[in-house]
Amino acid sequence: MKKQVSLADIRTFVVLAEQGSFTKAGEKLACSRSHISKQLAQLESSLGVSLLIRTTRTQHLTPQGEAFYERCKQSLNGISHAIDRVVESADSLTGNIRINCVGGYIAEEIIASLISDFMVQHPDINIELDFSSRRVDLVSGEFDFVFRMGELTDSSLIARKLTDIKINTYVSPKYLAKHGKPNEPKDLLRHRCIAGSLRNWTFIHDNNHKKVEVTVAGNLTCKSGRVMVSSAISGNGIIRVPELYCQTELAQGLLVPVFEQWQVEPTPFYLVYLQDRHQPLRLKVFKDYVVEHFISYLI
Amino acid sequence: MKKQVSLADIRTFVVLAEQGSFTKAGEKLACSRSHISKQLAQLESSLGVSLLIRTTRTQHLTPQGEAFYERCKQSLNGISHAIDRVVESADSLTGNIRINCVGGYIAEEIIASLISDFMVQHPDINIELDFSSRRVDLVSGEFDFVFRMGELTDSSLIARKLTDIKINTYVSPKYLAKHGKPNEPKDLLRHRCIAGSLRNWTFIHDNNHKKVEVTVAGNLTCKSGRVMVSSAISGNGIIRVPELYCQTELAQGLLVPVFEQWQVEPTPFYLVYLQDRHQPLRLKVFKDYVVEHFISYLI
DNA sequence: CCTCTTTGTCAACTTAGAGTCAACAGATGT
DNA sequence: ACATCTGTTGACTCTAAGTTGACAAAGAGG
Repeated sequence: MKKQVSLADIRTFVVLAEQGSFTKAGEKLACSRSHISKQLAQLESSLGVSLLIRTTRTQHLTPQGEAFYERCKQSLNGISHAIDRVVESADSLTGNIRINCVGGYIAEEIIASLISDFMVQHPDINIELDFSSRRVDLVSGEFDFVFRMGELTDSSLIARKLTDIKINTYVSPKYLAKHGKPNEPKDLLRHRCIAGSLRNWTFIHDNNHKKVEVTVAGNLTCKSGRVMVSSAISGNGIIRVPELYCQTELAQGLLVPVFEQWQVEPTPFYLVYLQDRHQPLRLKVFKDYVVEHFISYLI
Repeated sequence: MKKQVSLADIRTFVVLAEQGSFTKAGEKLACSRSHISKQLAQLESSLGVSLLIRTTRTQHLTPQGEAFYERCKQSLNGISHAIDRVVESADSLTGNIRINCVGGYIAEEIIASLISDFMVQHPDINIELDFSSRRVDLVSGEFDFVFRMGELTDSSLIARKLTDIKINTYVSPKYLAKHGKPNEPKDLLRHRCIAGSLRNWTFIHDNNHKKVEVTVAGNLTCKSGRVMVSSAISGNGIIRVPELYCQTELAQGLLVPVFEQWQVEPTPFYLVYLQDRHQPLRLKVFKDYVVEHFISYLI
């Protein structure tokens, strides 16, 4: 009996006070006169206060009703504005998009120019681009999108594959002239290999699809694709990097593939984002843009 | 799908955002987790916006959710305050009471002192006392109470009888000496009578309760009881007024009753107020005070 | 690594109460 | 006096608020 006031009743009261008639209020709220009447009766009962003195032809607010109306109207307007703002923010192409990209070559080259072009098309969207490679938590809300290589298992995330990154084993002609050419993966054990984060290199034979894993040795370990490539060109050893990392060097003949029959399993490249039933439009637009145009940036 | 946002859902969202857990919010709102979940899902769906990113163990507001929360919280607080104020105003002995009194003697003497004493007991209640005798509309909200003589029929009003006003026919000994004494009502036709608003005087015989109506004549018509009394004392004619109007004059022998066997039907004196299911406490207190103490002011 | 607990979600169900309809009574205009 | 408008009431319907219980995911804490 005390404080269980229905907000719907209050809304009805406010409309009623403005319309000055149960019938009109009913039209406004798309419901019957009787229901208006009941809601008001219920509201007054739960407040223990008469808000509206009414006869069949005339009605006016009590002093308390007037005060109550003013306050409630303000508050309901506030809520209405809040709703408008929120809907607007969801439908408009403004606001921030925060993106993280597992660093390196591809990111800086491709993603950066992809995003630049996106920003030209959507000048009101602000992009925060982060290349730090630390573990990033999408769920924490720090980022809206993350570009990632390799698998990612998390039920609340969506990983949209953008492409398979073709990885291969390369070496400089200079190195070959000096150390000879390996014919199969296990030969690598007798060669100097420049490794990124992984030293377990897996190869698949073209014909029988047999997998071979080799733990390579070498005196250089480096996570930068740039450094690896230039080091390989200098003849320091054999690298296994995405083809993208050294397309120009391959064209110039500074590097050549080591094997013909053995391939490296391609690594998928993902755009990862939160599974969100009500994705703001700007995020959806960005996602669609990336999915559609990503390929065309791969030279 | 557009704007049909349930206010209850918003309230739930606000509580949920504050509690940081569906379970706690459920306790706070005295309902089940599932329901909280449904309400939030429904709210997000009708807004088309995700407000809260949630896993089973962690949750946090989206940027839009945060903005929405802030605004809504404010507004809901506003409504909550409005409710508090209104309930408080109904339960507290403060505020105004606006009273109209059909003017004249009784009002000025009795009602005024009655109200004075009431105000002493309730110093925080402010009283607006109005003696204008114009037709007053309680329903218009201009007054909370009206003191009235005589019947009043209006279904939306309550007329609480305070007393029967004893009315009688008086004359000065001086007049009697000059014109003789009437023995029954119809004798009045041959006398000079001082009338208020009514010239149709009705009398009832003590024994057989027979009613007799006489349309009296006279060269003075006056609505002021004071004037009528003093005029009668001067020997100008016969008056028919409430006994209250001339108690002291009767005691001093300046006026005497005309008839012994014929009475004037007493007029009820009412406190009239709006039929209000949720009467503010100050009005109820006033009503009770008047009903209880009125008699004691009748000398 | 495993279990135990707790979390939010979902589907199926129950039921309170939102809302309607029709009959009514008071007020107003004609 | 009549017709027509008003808000109210009580009986009715049926939506949607809210529950229950099973479930999967995610920590917590060994």
